[in-house]
Amino acid sequence: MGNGIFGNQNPSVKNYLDNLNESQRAAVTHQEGPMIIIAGAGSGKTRVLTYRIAHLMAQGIDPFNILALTFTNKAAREMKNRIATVAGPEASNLWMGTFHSVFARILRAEADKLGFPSSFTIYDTQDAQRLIAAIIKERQLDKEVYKTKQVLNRISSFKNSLITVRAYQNNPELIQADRMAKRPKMGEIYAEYVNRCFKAGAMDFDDLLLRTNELLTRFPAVLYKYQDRFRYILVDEYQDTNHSQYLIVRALADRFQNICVVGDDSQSIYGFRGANIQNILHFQRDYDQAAIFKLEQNYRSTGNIVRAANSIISRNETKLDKEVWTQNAAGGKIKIMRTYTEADEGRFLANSIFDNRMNQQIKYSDFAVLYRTNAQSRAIEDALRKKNIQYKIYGGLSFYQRKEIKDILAYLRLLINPQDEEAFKRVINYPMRGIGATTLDKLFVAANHYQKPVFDLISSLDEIDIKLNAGTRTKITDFVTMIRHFQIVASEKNAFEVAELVVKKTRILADLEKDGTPESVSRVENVQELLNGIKDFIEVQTTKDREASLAVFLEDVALATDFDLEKEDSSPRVSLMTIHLAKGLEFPYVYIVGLEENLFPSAMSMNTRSELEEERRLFYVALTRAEKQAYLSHAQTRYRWGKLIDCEPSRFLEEIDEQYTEHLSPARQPAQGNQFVDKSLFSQTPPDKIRFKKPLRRGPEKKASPPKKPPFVPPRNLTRVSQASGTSDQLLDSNLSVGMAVSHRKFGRGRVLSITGSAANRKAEIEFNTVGVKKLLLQFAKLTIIG
DNA sequence: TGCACCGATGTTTTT
DNA sequence: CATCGGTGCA
Repeated sequence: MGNGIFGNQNPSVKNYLDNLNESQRAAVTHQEGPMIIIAGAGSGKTRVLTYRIAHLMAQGIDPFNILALTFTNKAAREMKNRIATVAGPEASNLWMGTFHSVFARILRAEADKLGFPSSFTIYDTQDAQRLIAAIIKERQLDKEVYKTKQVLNRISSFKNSLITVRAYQNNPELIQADRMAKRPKMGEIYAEYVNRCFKAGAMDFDDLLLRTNELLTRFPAVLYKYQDRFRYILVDEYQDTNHSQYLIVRALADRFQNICVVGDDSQSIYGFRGANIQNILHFQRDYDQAAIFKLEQNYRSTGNIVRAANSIISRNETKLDKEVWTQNAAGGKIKIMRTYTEADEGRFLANSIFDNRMNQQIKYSDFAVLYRTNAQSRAIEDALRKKNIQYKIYGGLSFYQRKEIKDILAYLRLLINPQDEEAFKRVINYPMRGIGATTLDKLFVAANHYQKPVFDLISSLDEIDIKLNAGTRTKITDFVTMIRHFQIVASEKNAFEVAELVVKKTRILADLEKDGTPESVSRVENVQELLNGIKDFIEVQTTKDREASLAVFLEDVALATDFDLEKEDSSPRVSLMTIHLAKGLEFPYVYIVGLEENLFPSAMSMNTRSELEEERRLFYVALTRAEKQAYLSHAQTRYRWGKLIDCEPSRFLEEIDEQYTEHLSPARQPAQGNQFVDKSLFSQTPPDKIRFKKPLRRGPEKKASPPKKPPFVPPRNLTRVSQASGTSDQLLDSNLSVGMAVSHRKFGRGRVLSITGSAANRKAEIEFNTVGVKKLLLQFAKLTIIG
């Protein structure tokens, strides 16, 4: 996305067509009928898409009749901005957004037809999980067998394949499959889950698509309306659409057939979430007479990167015929680095970024570190922090998923949609007001009995036959009164004022402030930030409708992950993110870390060929983010779930044609100022002669080879034992000896009784003054020597 | 009813 | 190691 250092074609309003190469221009100017654009990595896909929309408008197509669907809010926002620069302010009339946000909006408008309130809540994954967990518990099913996450995943895949509860019940194969998996109650749970969501006036992410399909199928007039409205439909990242999305697009495009899809089968990386790569592979079968355009020239990356990436992806069987090429200079070879531990990996990367920035006179924002799993970011953060390198993490748990934020949002949700059961459960006793589990149980039993939403029930508590003592009754009615009050205010004031009132009245802030831990201080700040965020939102919001504004805000929040309050003016930062999140982005310098078997490719994705191919595509995506230089690194040992494990280099490393790669010898990374011993010197493989053992057997099973002994690490002769370096924890264990007095963060002071084991297993028995004798793994124990 | 502590459990990737 | 849910005590 964007103009990379190689994309110095400058868009101008007038002769925008001159900024395109031949195939790009052909794709932009082709007007009527179905078409598919196969866009290789870095081939100017976004440019074509934006110009195409601008071109349609230039041909006199009303932007009102154009629908453009993207996968992320960020992509939508960026594209909208770029269209505006080419086509002018008129562009604001076109519908552009993610599948989820566009159809959420349509569903709101048509909600009554499906029996939902137009103010329906959107359940996020956490809400959905809690509901599933509750259902499993109510039915007293074994939670070892019915794991909430697995159950939710299964339900999600049903929905994405348009298998409704009824379809499930009529499908003996599915029922049989669940029986075989020892989960015969799956159908029941599914039914109950859908039912409860309906009663709560809530839709989960998958429902936004599934219910849209329902809407378009059951109500031909509605379908007709939107077909007529969206005469030109464009879909970005088509390779990542699932069946549900596929059907929506098909239905909407059916009348005018002006459907333009853009994608790259080599970048299909969302199979785990139901994306169906067949959608793109079979487009021409689905729409006969579909025109096909291929964008194969890469403007983004160096020759080495492009060709290396090709050499990887060529190993996949499932792919469309295309060949990405570039005119760009070959550039540097891809650098491969092996380190001993993940901490070394982080250090390597921090040093390398630091040096590159100095030598190349570039900004930290020109660098990105990409990893397979979010958990990997920790070691990297540590290393960057120690080097004082500014970074920004994308993804992970978003701001809006923090507990304190979700709690406040739950109040807002509840007052907009009192049926929202998950919101209710969140806030009924937070901050604590003495309505505990026992009372809640009674309420839910009664609600079930009277077939009413709980909030309705407690709104008219006197009419209900229920055993509660007087004190509890008052507490409940007080709660109802408070929510009612919020609702009245919400109809008169804007979202910010309401939120402010909620925070004040519920005394959430006071509750957080009172325990004064550093943790709660940051929570208070978060709440403050939320209020600021709502204020910003109000100012941008064009809608005059007050009530709508709060609902729209909640919707944005539910569907936004990259909503993150980007600080424009802050200093340039290194970007840290998962590869999935990096799709569509580009950076001059890219570091891909953790290239190890069972991590990347993930151990969960090595069972079938197609899973492995998806991992390979993921690697392809990662590599093609780089414009100028790519680094690949892998560690020989890594902590996973708290244990140190040996890691083998990823098979992907040997899949790259070696003429494009170069191995950095760890020995060349001098240990700076004797800060740490270069442990790789003592590993089994000589550093200058790196060989990759091909795993003999593939699969997630445990390694057959006996665990390698930790390599011998000679006693380090450390003349200076300053804590100045970032490696004091490493120094510690070799310095620790029997009889020393130490101090522990939690246990206080104590004396070392004995030390056993070596390397990762090194343990100390310590007698603490307060808590007695403890055995601690030195890896984790944060001990300070005090004498 | 509330709180503190314990143990189990978990890591793919996201709208 | 972090988070969560459960349990047992005040």
